[in-house]
This record gives sequence, structure tokens and C-alpha cells, in this order.
Amino acid sequence: MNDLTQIVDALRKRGNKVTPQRLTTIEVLLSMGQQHFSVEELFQGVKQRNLDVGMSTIYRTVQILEEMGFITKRNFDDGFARYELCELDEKHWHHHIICLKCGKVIEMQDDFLETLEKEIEEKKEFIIINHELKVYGYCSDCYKIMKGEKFD
Amino acid sequence: MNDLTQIVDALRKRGNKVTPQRLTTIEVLLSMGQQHFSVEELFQGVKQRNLDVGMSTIYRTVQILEEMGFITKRNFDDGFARYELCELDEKHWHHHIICLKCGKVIEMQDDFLETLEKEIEEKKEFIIINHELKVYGYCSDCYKIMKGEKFD
DNA sequence: TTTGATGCAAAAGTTTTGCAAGACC
DNA sequence: GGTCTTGCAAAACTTTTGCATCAAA
Repeated sequence: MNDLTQIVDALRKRGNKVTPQRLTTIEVLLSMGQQHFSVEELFQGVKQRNLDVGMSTIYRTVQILEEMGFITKRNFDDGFARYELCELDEKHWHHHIICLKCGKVIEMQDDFLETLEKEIEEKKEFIIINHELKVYGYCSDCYKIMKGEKFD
Repeated sequence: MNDLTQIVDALRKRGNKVTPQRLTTIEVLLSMGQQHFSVEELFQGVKQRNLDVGMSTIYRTVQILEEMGFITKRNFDDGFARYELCELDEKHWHHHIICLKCGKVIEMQDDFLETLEKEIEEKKEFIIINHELKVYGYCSDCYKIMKGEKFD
């Protein structure tokens, strides 16, 4: 559902033009699937497809796609923004489990926050659009290493 | 419990020195309580106490305090990092409810995520240190305005 | 032909770093 | 006195912007 033609059509409907740079950027982005990609990675991906492109063009494309709701900005505190594809057809949240040592990001599907959302909407008079849960800690690999090193 | 002497002692124990700049920075930080402060705000706060200080000193102090676990970095996508004081004596999480229109941040105390944490620790073999939940949407004020404007 | 897009370079903004001078312990 | 800290300026980084040129529709 979230494929190239859908995005291209939506772009045209918005009055945006579909240029080779934009098309390739979207192709690269779609080929990355659920991953969390940075603007730099998109830039490299487009260049690897033998298309010369400027950083600012990627930034501008990403901005448009975010406004359109096809991608969402995430911040994992590694110095730059990351984006990921949205699931348009259903509200299907996933959460991020982040290792404080190696930076690995594990995804977890879970909709159990729905009860909390209802509570917030009632108690705080708030209309919820989205949410983001990040759990920080140590993955099993790093934890083993740390125990071996008698660290902490 | 989270007071000046505790932090100062911990600094000395770590081999760090307690300079006027550092002391004042910590005082300002403590006077802000639970708020989410930026480095810039700390910088202004220290200067308002008639102490000349350089930005880099604040950045370095904040870095040390984060390493020591007294403060945590938060990112509300407003262009720079924000920090907040940690509750050292107990695991008492709070969550952030963020208005997408006016940027207001509401805090919410809730420990209901404990069940989820246990599940993650078992299923994913992950040692959890911290977590962060951000709920995005529209506060009642902004929602009223939007309805009045027939927006969306 | 009109309007939006591109690409470069420069600007903007936060955060980091090198280094000589100064302060804490 | 030795080591850590400071402060300045400059660098490093990501992201944004201005503008002349170019291309999609």
C-alpha cells in the first residue's frame, strides 16, 4: 500500500513535481523498509544509483515527505535526525529498545498503550495523534561484556 | 536527597574539582526543579547570579553531571538538547505529553509500564535502565482554536 | 511558459575541541 | 605543585537558506 506510485500520485496532487532526484530518493527510502535512515544514508543511497544529487535536495524531499505523513522523524541522540516509514493503513505502533553501550536499536510491536491513551485523553483533555516509547538499557551482548569486565 | 552537597561530594569522589562556575551551575539547575532546561538557560541563569562563565564550561559541566547520572538528556525537537533532574532515590518515571501546535509539555506520573518492562527483560534479554514515553497530540486550548478555525 | 526544483555555497545553529592561563586541593 | 578547569576562539556538525539556473507539467 505504501508504494512508489502512491507517494508519487500524492506528490502530484499536492502540486509538487516528480524529478529524478525525488523519485530516486523515494525508491531508496522504500528499499530500506522499516529501518531508521538518516539523511546522510539517503544521500549515499541515491549517489550509489549513479545520480548526482545535493544534500539540500534530500533535506527538502524528506521535509515534504514528513509533511505529507509518509515518514516520521525519530531522534536516537546520535547527533542527527533519523526517519522511518509510516504505516498508513493502520495505527500500528512500535517501540524502540536502545542499547546504551553499542547503540543497537531493537523494535518491538505492541499496542498495549491504548488503555493509557484513553486515560490521558480523558484526564488531561488531550487529543492524541501519536506516541513514542524508548526503552534504554543494555543488550545481552553488551551486558555479558560488562560483567566480564567487572564494570559497574 | 538530590541536593547540592550530595552532588558536590560525588564530584570530589570522582576526582573532579568544585569551582565557583560548577557550583553555581548546579545551584541554578537545582533551583529549576523538575523543569526541562537547556544549556542556554543554564548559561543565562549562571550569568544572572553575577558570575561570568563561558558556554563551554556549562557544556562540560552538564556532560559530567549526565555521566554521573544526576541529569538526563531529553529531546523535544526544538533544535537543542534539554536536560532534567533525575530522581535518584526511587524509580519514579514520568512521561511527557507534547502539544504539536503550541509545544506545551505536560508531565504525567505513572508507573504502569513496569509490566511491559518485565516482559522486555525476559523476551528480549535486555537490562532496562530507563525509559521515555512521549505522547504527541493537541492540548485542549489548541484543539478548541483548531475547531473554531475549522482546521482539519 | 509557468512554476517549482536543483545545486552550490554560504549561513545558521548547537555542540565540541585546542590551548594557554588560572584555580582548586 | 600537580592536575583539573576555565574561557576564548575556532572548528565540527547537522540543517537551512538565497539565488541563479534548470526542468517538469
